[in-house]
Amino acid sequence: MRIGELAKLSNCDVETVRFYEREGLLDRPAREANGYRQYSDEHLTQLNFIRHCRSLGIGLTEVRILRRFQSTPDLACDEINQLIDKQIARIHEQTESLRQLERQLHALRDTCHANQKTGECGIMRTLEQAAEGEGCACHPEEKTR
Amino acid sequence: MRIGELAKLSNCDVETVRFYEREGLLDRPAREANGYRQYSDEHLTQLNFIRHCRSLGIGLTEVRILRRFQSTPDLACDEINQLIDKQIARIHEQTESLRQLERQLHALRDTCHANQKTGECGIMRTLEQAAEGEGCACHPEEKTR
DNA sequence: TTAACTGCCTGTAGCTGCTACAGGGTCAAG
DNA sequence: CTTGACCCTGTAGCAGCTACAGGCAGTTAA
Repeated sequence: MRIGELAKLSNCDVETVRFYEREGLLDRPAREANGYRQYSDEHLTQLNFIRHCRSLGIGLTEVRILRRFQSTPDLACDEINQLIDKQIARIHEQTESLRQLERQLHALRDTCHANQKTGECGIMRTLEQAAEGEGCACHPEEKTR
Repeated sequence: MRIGELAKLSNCDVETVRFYEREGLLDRPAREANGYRQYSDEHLTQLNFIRHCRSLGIGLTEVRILRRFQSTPDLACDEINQLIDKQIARIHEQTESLRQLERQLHALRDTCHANQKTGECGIMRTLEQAAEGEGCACHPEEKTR
């Protein structure tokens, strides 16, 4: 199949497929006489593998590592487990810091509900006070430090 | 004060300060005879404002907008509230998708605990099956579609 | 016949928010 | 006179794509 079909089947962009090839994640396909890329089912499987990993937030570097493991099925899978564990830890950290962000933004939002002039807007004032080092609603824990 | 002191006071990198200036977020400072940047307290406040917004995940484009609002205190603050609301929505979405990711990764992790060969590793097999379109532990909802 | 259209090609630049050089000047202390 | 801590400009790099520009290939419609 050609690149357009492959891309559609694995639900990604044509440019992305070429990008993965350039990055050495996807095997180079054969070429037709006119230079068009000619893909096999094996390529489709590879691409699906990459996209699936990506959908799990696994970075291209890690995907490259996993692809290398695929070709050596006799190695211990210890490293794979570690890789996934690291990924879980990373995502967990991100979730936590986003949760905190959400709380902070809500606190900031609560300082202004009425439609006022910018000069009296609670949000704007809070942000400006914070800039002056006076402490703010959104980062309350820093007050007590 | 010079750039190094300013950067230290607002707890960011010297290069970042210059970057904000290039981006038009921070007012251009006066220069000493030798070309060194000469900052005032006003600059420090501006920089703190930017950093505080950034710590709330507010993008540079939005910070630019907020900075413009600062200079027109008589405008209605409606837009500011909307801007923060949009920010909250964005962060909330991100949190949700990360939470889902975390669940998926845990499901994947649960497919292999023992130290085995890569060829038998549950994680690797799960990923490979998914690539073949057989459904996977990490994206269970897609099975039933 | 020719024009339009779709799909493919290569190569390069852009996005965000910095960060990290290279290659150079300034100034005080030892 | 050299070392070291600053400062300067300008450019390239990071991730993971995305979006052109400029051009060829192959099919179809007027």
